Amino acid sequence: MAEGTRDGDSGEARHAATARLLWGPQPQPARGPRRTLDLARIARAGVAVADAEGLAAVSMQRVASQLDVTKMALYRYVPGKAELVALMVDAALAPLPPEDEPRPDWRGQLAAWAQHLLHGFGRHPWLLDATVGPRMMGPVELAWLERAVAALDGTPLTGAERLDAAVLLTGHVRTLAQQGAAAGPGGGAEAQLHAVLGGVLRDHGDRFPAVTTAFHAAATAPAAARDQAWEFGLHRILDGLETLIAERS
Amino acid sequence: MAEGTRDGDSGEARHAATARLLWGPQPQPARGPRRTLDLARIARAGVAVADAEGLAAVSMQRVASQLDVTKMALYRYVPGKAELVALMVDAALAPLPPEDEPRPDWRGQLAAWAQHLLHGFGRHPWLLDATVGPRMMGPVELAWLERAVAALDGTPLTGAERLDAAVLLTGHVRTLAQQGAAAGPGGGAEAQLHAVLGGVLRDHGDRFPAVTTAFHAAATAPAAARDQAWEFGLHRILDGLETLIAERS
DNA sequence: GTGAATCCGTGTCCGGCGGACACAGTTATT
DNA sequence: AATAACTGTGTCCGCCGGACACGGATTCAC
Repeated sequence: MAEGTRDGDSGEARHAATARLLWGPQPQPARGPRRTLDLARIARAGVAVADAEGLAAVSMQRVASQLDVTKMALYRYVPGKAELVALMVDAALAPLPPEDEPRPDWRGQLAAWAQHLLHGFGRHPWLLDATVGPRMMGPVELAWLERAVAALDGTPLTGAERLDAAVLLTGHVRTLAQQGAAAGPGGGAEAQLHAVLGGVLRDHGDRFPAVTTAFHAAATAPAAARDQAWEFGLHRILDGLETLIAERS
Repeated sequence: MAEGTRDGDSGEARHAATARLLWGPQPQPARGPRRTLDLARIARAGVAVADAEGLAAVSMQRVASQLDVTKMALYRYVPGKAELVALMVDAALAPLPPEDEPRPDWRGQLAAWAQHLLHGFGRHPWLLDATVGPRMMGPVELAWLERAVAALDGTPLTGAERLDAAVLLTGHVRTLAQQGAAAGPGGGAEAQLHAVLGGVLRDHGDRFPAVTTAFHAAATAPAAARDQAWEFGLHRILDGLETLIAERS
């Protein structure tokens, strides 16, 4: 990779350091010059760059210049780029949607939760790239998870199952966010793909009869297809949960 | 990014070029020296590097040296790194699992399909990073999709719904593959995260009561928890599909 | 009040990255 | 034999993440 990535302290130490950064409190220096930056400002600057030009445009240099500062100054606050991205993720996931009064309607709550999360990914498409692999969760991300798990509080599901349900929903949100990523500014990168894939199927469709049939039978606008996929998956998951809950009662 | 990434021909042209590369046929030069490489060898070399040291270690230089060749030689075969990765993805997804005789048991077929796909992601954890965002699918990837869609052939689902179901399952596979990524060689990067997250919850658990309860109630080994999450999500999705299919009959 | 300890942001340097381009050597056509 | 096409190579560029030494600012102990 481009990363002259420091390779010492791999694994647990790294995660612990990230946790300290995300969960604070930050140690306040007693002596020395005033600090010109703080983690929140740095995170916001990174988010601004990523929102405007994608995660690929986020470099130490770029974020530093956004803050009128040398890139090495950032290293006084953040151990490395990975941690910067972790900060950006938690910053971009805020704020949480307004909290409804806790109702026993777990299904409606989860549906709304997933919808809000999907919008969040839509506002910050780079979140997809920034959240691959096992990561340390920040306070905001954990608060999102808390909402989903809490929505299942009155059900006969076990603790592990509630977590699993939240993970399952998150996966669907990610999948759909991915399918619609860059559909906004890119002027329909998705439609382009659709067109190119259509061409491929025209040439090699005989090897993929089921896909070809399904693809052409559903030759609606890509955006509408995306909405349908979202609703379809969401309802399938919620139906599956309902089946289990009904079994337990 | 590190990529001095060429920024011309964005979007459709790029996708079309990738499609030509993935779907062939490759134009055979009439004159000139014999070619020492071919796309399959290049893809294999890339996969070998990624398997051994992760996608981050895959650079033109690294892949070229693996083939005893200068990096610029690769550019005679591949327009850029993105296309190289696309080739690697399709190469790593092969071979498909052996084809059973088509049975009407869509549920069992889909479960087996998802399981095979999960194993595929387990063998090549870097596939997760390599398959974010809207991409061009290669022949092998499309063949995987074909299998899933074909499994639903006898059902009352529409074409669009069959595609949506496959997408839904793929999302769950990705989520779980992600949770278990690097759990092998890293000696349990996942267990480390589990431990660190436990520490965080010990300090800030009062702000996340539902998660804390669920987390500690399910204080089993991370690996077992992962298996449970897999089965849970898979069965929820299949139950959801079954509900819909039953409604239609 | 003053010296020392501490921490700030900067400048410079490194190896590695993706990619452009000119070049000499090899090959099939004419 | 001349030519046109194509090969892999070497060199160059700007950018990346990161290490490290430095001078100036700030605050503490005395």
